[in-house]
Amino acid sequence: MATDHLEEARHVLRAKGFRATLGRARLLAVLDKAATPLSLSELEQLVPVDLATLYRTLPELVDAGILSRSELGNGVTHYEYSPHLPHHHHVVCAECGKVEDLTFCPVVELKASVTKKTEGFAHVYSHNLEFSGLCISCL
Amino acid sequence: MATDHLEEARHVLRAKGFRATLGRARLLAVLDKAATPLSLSELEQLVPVDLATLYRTLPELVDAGILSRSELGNGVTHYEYSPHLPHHHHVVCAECGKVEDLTFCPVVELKASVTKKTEGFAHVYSHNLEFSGLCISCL
DNA sequence: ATGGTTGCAAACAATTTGCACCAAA
DNA sequence: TTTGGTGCAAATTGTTTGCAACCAT
Repeated sequence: MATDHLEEARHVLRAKGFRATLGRARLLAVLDKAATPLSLSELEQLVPVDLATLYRTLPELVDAGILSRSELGNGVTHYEYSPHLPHHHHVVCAECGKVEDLTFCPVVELKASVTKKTEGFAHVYSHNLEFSGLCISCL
Repeated sequence: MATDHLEEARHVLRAKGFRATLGRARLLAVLDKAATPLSLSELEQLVPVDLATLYRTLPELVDAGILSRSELGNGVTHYEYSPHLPHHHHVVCAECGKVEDLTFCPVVELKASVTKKTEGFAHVYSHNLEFSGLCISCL
């Protein structure tokens, strides 16, 4: 139930040195339950905290590794709850913006070879891959 | 020389039904000569046109296929001159934001199989891949 | 001549910041 | 009690729009 999610969120926060605020716990609980990455404005609807708080809090949680950030479709920043998420990517519907997780990554073993093939880079340590297309309901 | 670039840009514009304005020609010439994708604020420095004109013009040129748009690093929109650019991707330096083109694409043949592996998508017709790392000078 | 484009300024939206107050530790 | 975090409002910054003048056709 909701209380459990909140308790778990509080532990995560404290473990990273944050104060376990009700607002933050709710924020994490919402992202934890969400099936897909949520944008700032979606979070504003779902979580009863001030907008300014979101603008201040989200980057901190990303830096702490509790959340991960991705730019989807239109270049809108979305957030996901990281703790038990493996490396993955997304497909975005060009029509309605629907997002689906991909459970596999076709690029992961290529990072090293990318470094070799670039001129001016010493290390390439991460990548971001996003597909776009048409979802079934927009077809 | 500069004049040639401008003339070429004018032809491209007219071919797409635009008026061959000096400002637009300069914009295209700058992007044509640029080795990497440029952001709106970089373009503002390099091209002597009003900011509002950039905000109005860039999306039109993208829609017309003369430019292509990509969200790099931090989620900042960058523009490239498309006409003689093949499908490609970028590496971005996490420190200074330097961008380098990758001349190969490890994903291109995977689009079809991605469609098969998704639940709710009918077609997957494009993808966006970006690597990040540290460039030599930031090392 | 005539209509697409531009620059300028005002309008609007998005993001950041200052500060007094509240609540977690 | 101490201090990080919050809400609210003001300040800043980013983007869009209206309109008269301008220039490519």
